[in-house]
Amino acid sequence: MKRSGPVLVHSQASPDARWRNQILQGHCVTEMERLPAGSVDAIFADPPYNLQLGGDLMRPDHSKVDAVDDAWDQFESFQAYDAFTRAWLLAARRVLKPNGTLWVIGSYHNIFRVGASLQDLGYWILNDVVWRKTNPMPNFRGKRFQNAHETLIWASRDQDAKNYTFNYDALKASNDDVQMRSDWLFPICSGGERLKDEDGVKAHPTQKPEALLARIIMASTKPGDVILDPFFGTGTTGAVAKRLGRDFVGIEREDEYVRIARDRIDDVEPLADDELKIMGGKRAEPRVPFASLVEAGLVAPGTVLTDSKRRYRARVRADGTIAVGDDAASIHRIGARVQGLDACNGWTFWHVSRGQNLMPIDELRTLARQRMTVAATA
Amino acid sequence: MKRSGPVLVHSQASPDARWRNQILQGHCVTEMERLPAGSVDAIFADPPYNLQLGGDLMRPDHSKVDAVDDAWDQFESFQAYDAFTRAWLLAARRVLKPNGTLWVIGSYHNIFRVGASLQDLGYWILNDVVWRKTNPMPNFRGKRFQNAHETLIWASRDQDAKNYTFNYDALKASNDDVQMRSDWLFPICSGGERLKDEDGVKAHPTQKPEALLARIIMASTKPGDVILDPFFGTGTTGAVAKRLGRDFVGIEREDEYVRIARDRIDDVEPLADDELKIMGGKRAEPRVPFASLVEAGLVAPGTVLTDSKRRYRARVRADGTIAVGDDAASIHRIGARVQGLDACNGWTFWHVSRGQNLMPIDELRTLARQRMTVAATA
DNA sequence: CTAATAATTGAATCTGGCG
DNA sequence: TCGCCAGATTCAATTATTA
Repeated sequence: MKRSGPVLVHSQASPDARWRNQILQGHCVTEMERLPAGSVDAIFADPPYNLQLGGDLMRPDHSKVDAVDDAWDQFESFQAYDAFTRAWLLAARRVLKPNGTLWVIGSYHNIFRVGASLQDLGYWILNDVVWRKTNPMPNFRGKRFQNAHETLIWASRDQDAKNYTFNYDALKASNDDVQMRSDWLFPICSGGERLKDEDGVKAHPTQKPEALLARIIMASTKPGDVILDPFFGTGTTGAVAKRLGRDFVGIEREDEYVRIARDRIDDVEPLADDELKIMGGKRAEPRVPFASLVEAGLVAPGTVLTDSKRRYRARVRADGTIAVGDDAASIHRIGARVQGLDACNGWTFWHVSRGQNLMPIDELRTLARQRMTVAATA
Repeated sequence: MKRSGPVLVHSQASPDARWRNQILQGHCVTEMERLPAGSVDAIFADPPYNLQLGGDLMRPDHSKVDAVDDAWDQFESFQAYDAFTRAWLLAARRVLKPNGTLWVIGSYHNIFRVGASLQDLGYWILNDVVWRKTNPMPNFRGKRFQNAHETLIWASRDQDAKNYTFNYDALKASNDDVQMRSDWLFPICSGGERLKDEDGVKAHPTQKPEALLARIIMASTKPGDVILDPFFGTGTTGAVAKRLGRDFVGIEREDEYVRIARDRIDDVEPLADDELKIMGGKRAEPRVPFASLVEAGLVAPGTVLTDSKRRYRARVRADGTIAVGDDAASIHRIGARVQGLDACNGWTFWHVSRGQNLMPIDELRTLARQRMTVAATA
């Protein structure tokens, strides 16, 4: 069944129901100020950058900024643009959860101003990312380099926010097992993906490719998270968020864009939960103390541990510590001590003999984890 | 004949002789203020990045990363950094000819502030350019994207400066007859090019590759032009300028850097006029992450992959990993795991069905690469 | 001597949970 | 909020060492 409004994925009883998976029609600052503080997990913003677009770019006295024709006017425009930028970045920061992150995309016309403003407001830049376009528009006059990229800034709300979402292991696994770089290659939005009206005229001048949003959302959010887009346009963020099992909030002023985005998002079919799981790394695994391997009988007290080259030896004790001579401590401490280092991951450093070979105790931990899972599900 | 001071290429009688092809030792602003107004054709500036590093960073092998912790990179605050930036940008603008252009390089730590400041001062941005590094330092803690690029801003002195030098046709000819893009690929400066002292310690922490300077100089200056570098360091700009038949002015505070730069530039042999044609060329095929096939919709999440004999099956997930049961990892890891091997090339091992037949996912990658061939040029 | 293997290194704003 | 400590974490290229 087709509905005229956006689909509410969550229960009406939820206090979020009023704004989750909705498009709020209005000015981005006004609408963000209505949202609860600390309520969204991530923000993606594609703010206007053309200084002549008017609308948002008003002088303090509400007069419209005219076409740029001299240096002083230019300065005025930058001032106006900065005021606008600070206003929405400030409102966005209030809405963001303490460990939420913000993405902004822009070109050289505006991105330096946006970047400086967000630093001034206390955001902490995590990365700048360049979207390299496979098929950028040529420079027709041959007076400059072909403008073949746009810049994204990824920032946390505060400098000391350390627990932001970053699906490092999934990104690495999807990238031939090397970590994902800060330069991404995607085609611009065209073909069937590009929304057009009945006359074939593009519905929005700066529609972003869904692939770009998909990488952003997969990288920095978890299923069920809510993503706010204060410059929603024709709703790419909402469409991709819905498809990827995330919630969204869109803010958009123009009737026409709101209508198009609504229809577009209604047509999106979310992926099954099974396909949305994010590969976690070791950090996501439950913590297993070495002592529990001893308790479970996977390692007997008295067992001799060695490093991979059998240079160092340590004995396992019943309390889950290991000892070299009378010097007993954790697998990590002793591993560090014998090597003369500050730190050591004892799980990968120490091995047990299995016949002729050595096996890292980390594999015993994997075994213990499997048993725990079986026990929990039984 | 070897000389102790920099070589004067132009006649002593020239009024420029006092400062052309010289290294001026002193503060960048002070020294620029001594130069005649409107006297240089181009400026390349590699200012301090204002890195704000916490404690030590260790590699996984417990070795310490040699951080850029030099005094010259330390600033009290963003305000202090902005004041410094405005001061040198202003002095630089006075020295620049009306049709001269400015290049600045930076990272996300400083480039947004530099870009906003130069816009405020009346410079007009022509392009931002990204230097993609073939071999950047990894992100050791897996907390962010690998920082694989730096940003350059190319700007004219004024908005209405239309007659700046841009060797469009030469760049195009050197780039397989397609126009030069704003994303450039170069290795970092290492190996024999990297200047080191007697003990093999790098002479300067942030020496830039000559190839980068060569492209900048070939793109935006003419033979005989003079290029000013207010943060001369060990003189890469001077060395490349001399080699390419341009003049230079370097400003540098530290004795040691001045001495090294002088010796370095003395050893440079300028190219003959007819050798001043272009260098360039293509680089290796771009790495295509499996994730981008998923993001681009070439493989839908939920798709079943099999090996060529349909013995093994795995499901594609939205994060770009594939899963057998709940065991998810990269196409390579899962391929290895199901076969009980240490390693496996997932691109050739896994297939998708196309009607009755199977097609290796490597063919999908080829398809994706074809879309991306335009971007493969360095 | 060559070839294989190991060690080194580069502009880095690089941990997290528990008590 | 702070201290403690478990324990997770690297890519490409060059240079040094070993076989």
